[in-house]
Amino acid sequence: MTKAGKSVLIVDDEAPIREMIAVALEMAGYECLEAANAQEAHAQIIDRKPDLILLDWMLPGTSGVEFARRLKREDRTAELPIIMLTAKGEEDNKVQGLEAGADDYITKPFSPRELVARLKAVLRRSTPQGIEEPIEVSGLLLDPVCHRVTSNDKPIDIGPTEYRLLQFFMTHQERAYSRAQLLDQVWGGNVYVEERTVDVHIRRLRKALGESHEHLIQTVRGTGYRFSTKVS
Amino acid sequence: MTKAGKSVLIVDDEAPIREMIAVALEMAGYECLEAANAQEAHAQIIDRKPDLILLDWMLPGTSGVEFARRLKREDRTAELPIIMLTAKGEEDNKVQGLEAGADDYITKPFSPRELVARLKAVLRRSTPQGIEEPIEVSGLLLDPVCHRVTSNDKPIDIGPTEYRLLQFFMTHQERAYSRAQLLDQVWGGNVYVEERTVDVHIRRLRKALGESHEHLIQTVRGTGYRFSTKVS
DNA sequence: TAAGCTCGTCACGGAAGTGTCACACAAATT
DNA sequence: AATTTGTGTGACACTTCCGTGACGAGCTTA
Repeated sequence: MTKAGKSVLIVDDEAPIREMIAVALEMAGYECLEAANAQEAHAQIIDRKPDLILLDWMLPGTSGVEFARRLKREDRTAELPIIMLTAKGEEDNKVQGLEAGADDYITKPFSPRELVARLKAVLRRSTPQGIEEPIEVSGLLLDPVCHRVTSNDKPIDIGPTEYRLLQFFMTHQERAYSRAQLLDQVWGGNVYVEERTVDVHIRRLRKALGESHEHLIQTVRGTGYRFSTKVS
Repeated sequence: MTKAGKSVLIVDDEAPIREMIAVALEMAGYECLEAANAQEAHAQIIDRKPDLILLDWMLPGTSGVEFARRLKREDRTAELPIIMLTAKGEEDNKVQGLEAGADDYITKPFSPRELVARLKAVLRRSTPQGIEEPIEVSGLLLDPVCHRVTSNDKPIDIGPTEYRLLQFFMTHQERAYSRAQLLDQVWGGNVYVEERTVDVHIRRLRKALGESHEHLIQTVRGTGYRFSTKVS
């Protein structure tokens, strides 16, 4: 399925601190990635898809807060949990940090034990089967646990790609996506396929859904597709 | 909105390779600039302000990595996305490249398709579309995220051009625009179409909006059109 | 190895969208 | 009132975009 240990991206401009944290986390069974600034961090996020980010308040260039805000605004990274690190226990920072979208907040110095504890808590909170809940839209049901789709209790047989496509749509309803965005989100960012391939899978998905539900997937001419219960 | 094609700076010391890449990118609709070394590249960046840089790993004089690092450190160019090119798929390079601030990484040889795909992905990522809030004017709602227009909650069906036109008007209310200005802003600067074409699209848009909202688009005789809630 | 699936690509045809024209109509100018 | 100028409107050819069936490559299963 996926890898066993969760991976954590440590973003801090001071290498020794990164190292220290990395050692502590690795002992606790986490895989560690490191980045010294916002650019590196972004590259790592895209490339390695960590499960959580430890983000230092102070960063050269783009500040930690600003970076957090940016991540939360980006659709693909909005779900990524962030823990902020700050040197002094200034309450102002805490508020700003949380407002920027951080999920938790630790002041340096902190014990490894505290760090791991918070980390676990945040992961438990944000990883859980938020995506594992069945989704139902007007008789169309997608159950991630059983990995099964039913239309009015009648089982729908679709391939893995169509399944992921449908799952993405059902968790991101009403919003229009370009073919490129769908390739990014459903196929995964670093594969190359023709954009028109999306059309074909849309077609297969529609066909599988049948007349009762195919209208849920709407074409947005000149743009892409949209999953919506509202008529166009 | 802005210019249609993005411009890409190709930095490689071998002219044939630059040429090959340039051809591939131009076919995909990108404007290409070229540079054989770090000095030339820097001059081009200042002068032409490309939207993305394709940077060869090996360069005479200042190496690609070093150059990338320098760019990221410079304030004015820090946001410029960089894709690294390298001859061999050495993982070491990859890490170094990403740490130096590259946004993506391609190993030669690569297919033009792959190149274009990655390029698109990086551009999409690094051009965080401005926060797209829905705009509402007296019952007329345009939602950029859903790519949808509703008049008193009733969906309005319009083509891409009318959509862009309406979006422009709603973000630039109360001001009169000439046909030439509208062609510039909505059609994009470097296309030639008859000015009277604007009239036709205005007409189509008014028709689609229906009696309830068509009066929002007002004719300014001798000048052009205006989107306004105030009656004339 | 063959059979069965899924996937990505292509080519064709049809549908929707686009730009231009001609003419009708309205407003300003004489 | 007649003329000139500017805009509304319907129709048409043309282009672009999307739906669709078919096909071969790769992978898994038997």
